[in-house]
Amino acid sequence: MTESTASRAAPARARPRRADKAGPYHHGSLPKALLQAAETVLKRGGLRGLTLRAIAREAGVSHTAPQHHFGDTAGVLSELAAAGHRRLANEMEEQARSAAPGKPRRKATAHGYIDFAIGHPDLFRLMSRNELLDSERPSLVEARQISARALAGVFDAATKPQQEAGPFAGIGTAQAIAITAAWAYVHGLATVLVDHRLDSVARAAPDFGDARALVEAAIDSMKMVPDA
Amino acid sequence: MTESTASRAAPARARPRRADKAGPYHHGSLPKALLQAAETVLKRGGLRGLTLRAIAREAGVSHTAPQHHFGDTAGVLSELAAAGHRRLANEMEEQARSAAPGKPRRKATAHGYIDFAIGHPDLFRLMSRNELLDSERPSLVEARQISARALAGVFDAATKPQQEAGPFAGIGTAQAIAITAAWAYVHGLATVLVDHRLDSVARAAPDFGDARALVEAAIDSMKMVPDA
DNA sequence: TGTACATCAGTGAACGCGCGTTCACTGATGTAC
DNA sequence: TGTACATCAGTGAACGCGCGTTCACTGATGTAC
Repeated sequence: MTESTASRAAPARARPRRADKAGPYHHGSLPKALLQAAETVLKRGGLRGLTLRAIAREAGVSHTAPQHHFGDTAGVLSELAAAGHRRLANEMEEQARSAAPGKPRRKATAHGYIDFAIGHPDLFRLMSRNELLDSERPSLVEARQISARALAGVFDAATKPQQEAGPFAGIGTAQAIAITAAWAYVHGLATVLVDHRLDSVARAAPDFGDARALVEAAIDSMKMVPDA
Repeated sequence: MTESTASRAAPARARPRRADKAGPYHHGSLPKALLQAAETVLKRGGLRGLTLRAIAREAGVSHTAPQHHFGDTAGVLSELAAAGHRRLANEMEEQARSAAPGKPRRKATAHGYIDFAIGHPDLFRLMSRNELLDSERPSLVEARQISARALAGVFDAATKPQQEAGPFAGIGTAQAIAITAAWAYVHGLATVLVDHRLDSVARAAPDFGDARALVEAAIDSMKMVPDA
């Protein structure tokens, strides 16, 4: 019943506000840290556990801190999704750039898309969950254009990486169909793979160890006009 | 402070338990009614609002009633998803059957898939949300096989509608790739369409009113070997 | 035809939980003079 | 170089909400005799 309990110990510490985290009051780069924390939470527990409070907890910060920087939950998730799109674009461009000579850039790009989805399945899913995102948020709009261009650009020369008036301004009918087909095909492969819808096919087919091998074979067997 | 308040009125009613619903105590076909209610809730509020309590509320029943029949939330949603798969299969087969003579059955089947997704976008999404479903539930396993066969069967003759030892037993390498490609393509088209990822392409292309027209053109321009 | 009893179907009150939001606050930083 | 003050960054208590689960219950139905 006395007041001098153990919880009052260690009085000489400089900033005893957070017992375990001796960080400064002003974090300095909390937004970045929060996005990292969000991704950690996402990887650990999937989309179900990705809440404002869980993110703040992971970052070691009060759960109102994220609001300060991102407005609301959709704000945090939208920034995370935007980062995902930028990384997806990087992955595609990286693989296209470093592909073995003679390998079509289009197939390398498709492999980049698949590899991203496999490497970050829940982030990949988040990027499609419109009801969790603020689709108007400028950074997300922009990041989506970046990944769309990275994919479509390699399938259609008219889609320039640095196009000004929207990502697809001025395309023709045949180009629109080609982009649609390529986008749907690659995104569809990634989606059915990540969602385990191909497992039964892979199990039944003799020459494929897993669904990923099946998807990669499907990409490599794509019939397409040569790269521009 | 007296006991004879207004809440004690209407004493002569036969079954005054539920004031507004004069249904019998034993519903008779509550499971079916609950699935209908679930779909109504899904259509009205999307996946976010699809909870046990909301479903029971819609059915005019206490929120423990669904548990009695389905075990838990995942049980209800899994049955709903299973019904979705059966209806998807029906839609594909119906369109393939009633297609104009000369129209490839494969394209008609693909159109059926797309039409289902457009007609029931949230149900279509639910069917892919593994974290909400009990993927072991026999009725869901079976319904998924039915829709998989309806799609794959038309793209590969080796996948028989009534195959016994699993939906894809005995297929070869080329067949596995063909099924994977077809599945990913059709599912990808439906997904990017329903998720509004094609809107910017459709807007930029001169000859397409909306993304749906773009998707249909992408199906009709599929290059494929003739139907078996 | 009637009665007793077991089983099935659904109720409703209570619970604890984690969530996002609000709000008054305090500590840290930067700038004006 | 020092002081005052505004602004920015983060805290933590409190709130109400809807959720799924549990549990003892009651009404309806079916079956045995």
